[in-house]
Amino acid sequence: MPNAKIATLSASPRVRISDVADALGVTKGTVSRALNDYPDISETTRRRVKRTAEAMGYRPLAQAQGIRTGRTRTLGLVLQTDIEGASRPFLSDFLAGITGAASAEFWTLTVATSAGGEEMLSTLQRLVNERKSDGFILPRTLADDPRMKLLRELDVPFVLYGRVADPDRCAWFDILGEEAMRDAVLRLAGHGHRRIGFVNGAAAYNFSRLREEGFRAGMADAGLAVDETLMLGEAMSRNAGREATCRLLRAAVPPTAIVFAVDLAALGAYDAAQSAGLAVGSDISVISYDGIPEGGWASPPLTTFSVDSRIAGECLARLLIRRIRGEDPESLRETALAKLQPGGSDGPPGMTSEDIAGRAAAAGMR
Amino acid sequence: MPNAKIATLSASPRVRISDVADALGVTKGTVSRALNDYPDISETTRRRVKRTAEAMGYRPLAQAQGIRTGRTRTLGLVLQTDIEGASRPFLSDFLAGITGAASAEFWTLTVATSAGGEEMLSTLQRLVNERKSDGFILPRTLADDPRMKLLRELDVPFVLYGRVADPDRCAWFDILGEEAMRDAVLRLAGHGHRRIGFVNGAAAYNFSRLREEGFRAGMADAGLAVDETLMLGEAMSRNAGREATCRLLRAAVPPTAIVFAVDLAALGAYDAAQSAGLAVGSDISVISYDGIPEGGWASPPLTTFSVDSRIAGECLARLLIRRIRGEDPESLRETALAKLQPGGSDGPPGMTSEDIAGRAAAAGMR
DNA sequence: GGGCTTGCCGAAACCGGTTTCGTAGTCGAT
DNA sequence: ATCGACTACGAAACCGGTTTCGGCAAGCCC
Repeated sequence: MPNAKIATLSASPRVRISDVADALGVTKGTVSRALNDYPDISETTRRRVKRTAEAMGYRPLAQAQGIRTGRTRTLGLVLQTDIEGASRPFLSDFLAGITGAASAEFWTLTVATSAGGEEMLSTLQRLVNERKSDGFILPRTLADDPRMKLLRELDVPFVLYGRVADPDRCAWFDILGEEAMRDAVLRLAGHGHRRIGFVNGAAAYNFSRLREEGFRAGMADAGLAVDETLMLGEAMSRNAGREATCRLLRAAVPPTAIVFAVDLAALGAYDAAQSAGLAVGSDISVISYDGIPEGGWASPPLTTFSVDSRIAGECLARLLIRRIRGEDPESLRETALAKLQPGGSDGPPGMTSEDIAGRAAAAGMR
Repeated sequence: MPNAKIATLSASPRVRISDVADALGVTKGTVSRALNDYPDISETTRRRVKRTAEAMGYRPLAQAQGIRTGRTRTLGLVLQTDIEGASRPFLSDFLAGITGAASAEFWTLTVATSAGGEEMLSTLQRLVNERKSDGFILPRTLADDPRMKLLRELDVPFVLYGRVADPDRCAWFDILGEEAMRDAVLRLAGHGHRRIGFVNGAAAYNFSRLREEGFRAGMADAGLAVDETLMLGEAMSRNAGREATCRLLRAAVPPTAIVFAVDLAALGAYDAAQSAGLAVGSDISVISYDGIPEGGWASPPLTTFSVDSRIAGECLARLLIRRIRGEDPESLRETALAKLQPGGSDGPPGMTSEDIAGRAAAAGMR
């Protein structure tokens, strides 16, 4: 290609498909079919076209393609804003992961926000109707997720962050929280704890079911019996975690260690322990899950299983792109493990259940 | 309009401009010109067209418009991911503000991320070249911002979150951090403090200059002299804040109160105070700026001037849309005040500078 | 009443791509 | 040599909008 223009970073003249066609002496239809691997283009022509397109720095205008194809190489993400919770600290990493993987394949991300419920669904509906994205990443999967139902009906591709009860036609990425919960129990049992409580997240989230399963599996593996009175849930915030901890401390025979499904709730345990005059890590042990930065700043630092949100974002973006390109959703399922991040909040039991009950009573908790 | 279709939320058949034209018995050119307020359409026709378009639920396809006009009603936001810092906790609110205001006018937001420096600029360049957004919101304005320079050259609209040294052709929204810093000093002076230190953020950010000005103005208003040895900076993290506080405590005559430009740094003061055996709020006073949630969880809760990031996002989105529509940038400048959020970290001086110096020395800080 | 504006809209080109359709050219088989 | 099948590409329609151009009819002036 003798007179191929050099691709510059300068402002103005985009290279159009007709420029490439003119440079090669073919029609733009041929260039288009060659670049999109149509079978009725000869191998030599295809190579010639791809080489000069590359050399000229040609990038098809996504919106122009979209008007005919309906797709604009755009991923969609609708964030829910009416929940207090763990998504916040990870959001920046999560977005970095998504956009990093997306832009590597020349895709982009459009973000919208909404409160939950109906507004969430109408937001999705609007984005679909206006062709603002070719598919969606659905974070915080619910056990029975209405977003999923809607997108299935509309026949719009999506990928879940989290597994789901009804896996039909679903692609997903998820961290195996149940494995982390199991390991947490085994770690505590290894320290010598025999009476271990569990504080779960909200039952509406599918991960809560899985984490409870993992906790129970760990107890079974350690040969410990589960006391159902030490199984609490719905703790998604620091306050809820504090209250749940207080309830456990008020039990007839309190636990010497507590496993939390959510870091934010585990931080509430620090408050409750302080009120009861108990030292986290020595008097009572705590292990949790998420890996929020605040956990590292607590004293002692929270022992937790941390999630790499950036990698989660990357995986989700890649899976969704493949899904949109037509791959079978059932083949698009990946999982990863949370990574133990040891802090000082767990250790061998320093007090017996009776001692702990006494402290709690003395602090007026009973 | 007798047979105007009802707008449904159902999946499929989008209403196109030709549908509207057919329903009215006019050409699509006429519909387009009417909706876009061309002067050569009669008032009656314009109204008729707008009414039926509305009734039929017609929404022009942004990407189809874009291929001719170059604009797709899309705002751009490039987040910088290589900085540790205060943008994180606010990100969710910030995005909610932007997308809320944007979607009210049927605009959307595309988000990208990049590390700083050259990558940031090439990311912007790529988004512009591929027409992925009509203009940009630039958060965390630097005193001399290369993003601004680039977009000016490319003649792409943008709006700054934060004011800037060279305001030529710039639109912005900003919180008046200098006013907050002034008020912080006056509040401390009102408590009776006379020796007040200042720990600023990184000098690269324009807000740091302004906040220092505000601090100095407050000192002047309170009739207090500024001791240059008590003026520190570059504290953007908890660790940096701790170190800066230690330096202040090691001073020959330490301050009895410290004003921080950044909450994250102020939290480091809690660590330093603890090491020195000083109680924040009684032995030494701290006031800061940002309003991050961690400040409220600290004990005592941090007294801070909090920023409403959601409203900031809304304002920025609205300003940018008006900017893209062609309004004069110099008329698109808005500011707001941070709101005092009293905690327990400030109060009347409980110790003299000499006492504080003694404690610090006893703790081996010197 | 004829020429000249002016207001208003239809017709058609256009934006940058994709996709359908038709047909020259090549080839092997008859 | 004729025919049919197949390959590979040009020509043109198409997607859903915007914008230019031109002309008809009404209104104005002389």
